[in-house]
Amino acid sequence: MRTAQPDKRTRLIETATKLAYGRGFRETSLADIAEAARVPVGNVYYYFKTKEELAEAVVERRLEEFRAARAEWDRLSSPKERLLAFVGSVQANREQLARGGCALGGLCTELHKEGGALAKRSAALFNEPMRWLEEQFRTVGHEKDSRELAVHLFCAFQGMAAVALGTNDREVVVMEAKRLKDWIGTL
Amino acid sequence: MRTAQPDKRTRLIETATKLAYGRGFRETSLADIAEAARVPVGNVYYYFKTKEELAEAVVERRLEEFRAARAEWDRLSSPKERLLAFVGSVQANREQLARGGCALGGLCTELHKEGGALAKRSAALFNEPMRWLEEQFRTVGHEKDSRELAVHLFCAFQGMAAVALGTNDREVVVMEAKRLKDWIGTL
DNA sequence: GTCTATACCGAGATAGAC
DNA sequence: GTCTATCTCGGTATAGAC
Repeated sequence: MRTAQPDKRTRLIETATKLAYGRGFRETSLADIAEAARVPVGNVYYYFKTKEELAEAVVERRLEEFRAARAEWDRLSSPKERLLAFVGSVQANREQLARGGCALGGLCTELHKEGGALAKRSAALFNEPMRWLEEQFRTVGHEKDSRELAVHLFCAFQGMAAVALGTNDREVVVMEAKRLKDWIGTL
Repeated sequence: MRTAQPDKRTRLIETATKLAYGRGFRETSLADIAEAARVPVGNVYYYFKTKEELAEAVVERRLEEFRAARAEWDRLSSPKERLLAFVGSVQANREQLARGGCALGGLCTELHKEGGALAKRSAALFNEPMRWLEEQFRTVGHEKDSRELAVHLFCAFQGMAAVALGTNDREVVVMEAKRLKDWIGTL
């Protein structure tokens, strides 16, 4: 049976993902999440045994979001275009990046500290995008140093998001994105 | 009167700085800090009205640490040497960076979320180093684009620290530091 | 399956004796 | 100035009615 809204479990994950962005998952209480998702607090535990289990679901959701974006980029014909599309989406989201940081980066950095299975799982938030970038560099003709180039691009991306957030300056994203586009053009 | 140990206020700041590194300031309780500093919990409030006030002191301490390092680098004769010394110290601290991230970056990113005066103050953790880098690039002969170059170097630094931490891979620091040194050499 | 009431704990902060 | 005892609040998690 299908109602107008997603089911409660999905609503909880979506709401948690949204609220955790910017203020952090740890600082977001289950009460806040439950209220915003219009689910009684106690009921959360019917869908998730612990708050940590909800965090895992949030990580998976962010990974799905990335994969959806990646699928779009993969439709482009050349690897160089795909790399430029990646940087272009960063540039397009500069307002959001400067205000709340990178959705992947913030989550990965925060959950890493929790340790255990969650830390390992959240590493995928960085590793999956980097592996995809590496593939593009390999295809564009940099078989030897594809790893280095992918790491470089991804570090630059994470760095600009962190610095733009910390200094409240979206110009940082503009400057760095421009530089990265030029750099990709020279490959 | 001077005892063998620093006074209690200093001990609290030092201990808070150390404990907050890696696990975060918010996640570090006053009880933990007081115990490690061998100061009774309730006594903390004689030195700091609130936990936030202690956070401000931690920020100032990190700034002092940076300024001390900067003073050393400033003794070098050329701006290029100073830039290389900066990157060199990153490389030298790669183990620590991969394990706990950048001390400035982690603090700035975390405290930014708190908002208010603390967010503004913690922005200095990024802005002060960037201004110093900018000065070096200007002196080395890049008057026009010193800002862009400084932002680029600092973003790369913050990014490599974040990625090395999230993926638990100190090789990221090695790769990026090498690349940055080569880049500075070409200036 | 769904929701209410509540247990329980650890946090920041305060009162007041010494 | 220093420390102990304690208050209060908000958080996660559980019990159990419906």
